[in-house]
Amino acid sequence: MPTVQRDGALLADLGLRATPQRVAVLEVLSGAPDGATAQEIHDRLRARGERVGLATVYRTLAALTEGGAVDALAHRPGEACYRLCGSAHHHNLVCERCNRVVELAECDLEPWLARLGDAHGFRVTRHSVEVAGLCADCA
Amino acid sequence: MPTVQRDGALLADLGLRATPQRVAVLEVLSGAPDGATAQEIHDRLRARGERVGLATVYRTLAALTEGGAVDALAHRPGEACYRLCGSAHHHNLVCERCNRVVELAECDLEPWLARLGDAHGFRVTRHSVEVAGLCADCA
DNA sequence: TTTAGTGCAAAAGTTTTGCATGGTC
DNA sequence: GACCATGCAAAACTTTTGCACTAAA
Repeated sequence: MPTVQRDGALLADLGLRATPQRVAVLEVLSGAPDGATAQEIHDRLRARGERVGLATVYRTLAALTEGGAVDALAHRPGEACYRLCGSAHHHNLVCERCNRVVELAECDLEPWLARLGDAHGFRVTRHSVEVAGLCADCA
Repeated sequence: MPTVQRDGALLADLGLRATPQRVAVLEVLSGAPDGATAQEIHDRLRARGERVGLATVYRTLAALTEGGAVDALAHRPGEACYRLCGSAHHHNLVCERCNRVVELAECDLEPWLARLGDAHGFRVTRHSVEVAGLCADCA
């Protein structure tokens, strides 16, 4: 299924109209597995030549978050980071010196998370992991 | 040990001067185990009759976060939530609904990190983990 | 006495909202 | 055709910063 059609179906499921602006936001999110701020999304849309208002980006993200299709994380104060929920879950290994990124194919922390949740009576729904260090070349 | 003295020692450990304002911020944080926003801390200080500027609250929180005495979580976009924590390395489990925070006593991911580093030729120096879900009461 | 810390107010960001217009169902 | 969604600009907030002044060490 083409991405435009898939995005349209996702929006319809949430009871939202499939406007070009919303599809465009979803496409940018698809290309940002580690999430992006509203400003970043807006910048990338403009870079693509799409004319989407910043307010529309915020409203779209709010609607998608409400509908559960997007997670709103927040790394730094005063700046939220939005991430598509359905995108394949994985973690990154980042080199502190050269910024090289190794994408880990899969996340094998599930057993650890399950134990954690059980121990504290939580139903774990999300997690994020950032690992940084020095790569072989920089060490 | 009286709280004022304990707070003073904590500040000294971080290389910070023990001003009345900083001690007051620490006392409010002590009374907010699930964290409080900078604005909330400021409001509670004024309610107590303390005259502390909002900028000082932000600067104090930044210094404490830098020193590892405080965690900066972020529940809602555009609003950071600060919470006192032990200085030892640890992770938090946060409830998505009621914002309750469970501090995990220790980090037992070291073996996992060691394996990860070896597999990709990295010397791992830092990591951060955020786990969110629904607590027993909210599930 | 030295230097870090404070208060105030202004500035810089991010996020939200009002309202007329345009597009989707 | 009804009504949701958009764009723009202004407003509301949170957070940061500059500067003169105060107080801790």
